[in-house]
Amino acid sequence: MAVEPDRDMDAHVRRLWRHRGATLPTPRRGPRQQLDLDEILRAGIAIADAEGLAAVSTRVVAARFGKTGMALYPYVGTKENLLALMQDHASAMPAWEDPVTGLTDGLHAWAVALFEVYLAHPWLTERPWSQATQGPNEQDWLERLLRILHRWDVPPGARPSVVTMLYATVRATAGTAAAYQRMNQQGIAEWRGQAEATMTQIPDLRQRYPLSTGLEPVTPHWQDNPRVALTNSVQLLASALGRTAG
Amino acid sequence: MAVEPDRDMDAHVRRLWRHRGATLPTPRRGPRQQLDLDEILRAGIAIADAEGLAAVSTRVVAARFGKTGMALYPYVGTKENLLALMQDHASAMPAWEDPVTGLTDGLHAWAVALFEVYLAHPWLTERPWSQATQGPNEQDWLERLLRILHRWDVPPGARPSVVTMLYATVRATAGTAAAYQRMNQQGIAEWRGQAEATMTQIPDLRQRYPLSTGLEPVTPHWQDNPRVALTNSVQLLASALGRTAG
DNA sequence: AGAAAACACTATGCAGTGCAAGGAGTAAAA
DNA sequence: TTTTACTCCTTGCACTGCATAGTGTTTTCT
Repeated sequence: MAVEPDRDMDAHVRRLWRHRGATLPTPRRGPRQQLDLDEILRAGIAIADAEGLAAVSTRVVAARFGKTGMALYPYVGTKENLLALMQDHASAMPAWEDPVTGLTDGLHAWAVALFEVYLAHPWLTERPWSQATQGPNEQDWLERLLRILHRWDVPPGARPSVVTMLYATVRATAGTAAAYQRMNQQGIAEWRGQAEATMTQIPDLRQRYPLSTGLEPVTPHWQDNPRVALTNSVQLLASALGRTAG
Repeated sequence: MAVEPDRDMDAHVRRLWRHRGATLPTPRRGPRQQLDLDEILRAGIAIADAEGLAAVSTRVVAARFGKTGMALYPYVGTKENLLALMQDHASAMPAWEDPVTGLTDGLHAWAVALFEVYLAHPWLTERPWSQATQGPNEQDWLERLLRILHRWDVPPGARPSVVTMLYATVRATAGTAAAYQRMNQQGIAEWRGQAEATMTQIPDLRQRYPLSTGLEPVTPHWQDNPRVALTNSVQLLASALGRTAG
């Protein structure tokens, strides 16, 4: 009945915040550690970037250091923790100047910056996101967004909605952008879309779904579609806030 | 160099649209099939609902029919196809009356209906979503949404953005709602949040992140948070459209 | 100084995965 | 009647996360 303070969770949180004042759960006895958490995460991220999240296994990551899979456990705890640490590590927020021209530009700069991070690490879209389980880097993004909303006097009641919608939209558009670049690098020629296959299997698809099959892409260059969709969405959202805030 | 018509893809599409005019790739020779695709999908969905998507394996699903894992392959092709079929099967659109009171109510009814489906099958949030790989049930949702936008004269240029944001927001809020009900049924008492652990590890978190740690929940009953967040988001979005459309 | 505890890393092994390959039996087509 | 295509089974492979036990190393306690 002792109040056990969930040491695994504490260790995980301390690893997440290791560069922000938390002390790493470093061993006090036993042999020196031969690996480094940051290098482990860099290796894992490199693998995920190149071959997808599914290619990240304890054994593969450890092999980059000539070690066995079990050697990672003192550093990361569990596989799930490893992925969470990779997620936050890859989410480091770049520096940019906050536009002074208005709310729309401010939100747009934020959204595009986050979009770029997701494009650089497409597997981030496969990871869950919530405000309750964040590391410092992810927290930076949220704080920055709220600062923009505060700066432009978005009423507090509207902020949670904006946060939810913006994050969700960035993640969604980045996800389809990542899918695009995936099929780009595997050769468009041999790629036959499921959409096309559906058109031939269901010849009257256009009649049955006139509106959804008639949707026109937002830009002629379909590669840019997700980015443009994000820009338009931000504008729409900002216009709603302009109305509320005005 | 023959133009091979990608038979696996065709078979998959025909299975997806099997109840909408497509002919199932049914065998013409050999022993009678002892299983039924719809029953397989129902079994898989039941497992995913009860134990999560990770618990769905070919062997476990097949065991429900006293068969081995390999027995599923004539019916679904691959594991990934099985999951895609489950996804569409679980996305069947319920019937509801389209509100005649305005765009906001129309969008809200749509969003809540989709939200409920996601709550009934929380693993849907773990599945990728894109307009390019949809089955009939998912297509129904999109068409319905576009009909609402058409009905209330939302300008065509704004529609793709609304579609993206609404889907993304529903999926995001449903995802956190699913997380809530997960920790509800595993007992709140023993559940110690990572957020709490962070607060104790980083005592000055509130000073460092005044805005994000000061975010107030949108409703006193935190259980209802996602639903209310969704409602607010829809309202915000509709207000933007009201301005554009007006 | 010496004993004991706590640690890093390895080796082994378990239970599980998707699925390729091959075989036995069955039904329809040639 | 023979051939072909099919269903379902068995076997087996390569892979996963990780529990367990063992070896050697470093620090702490006596």
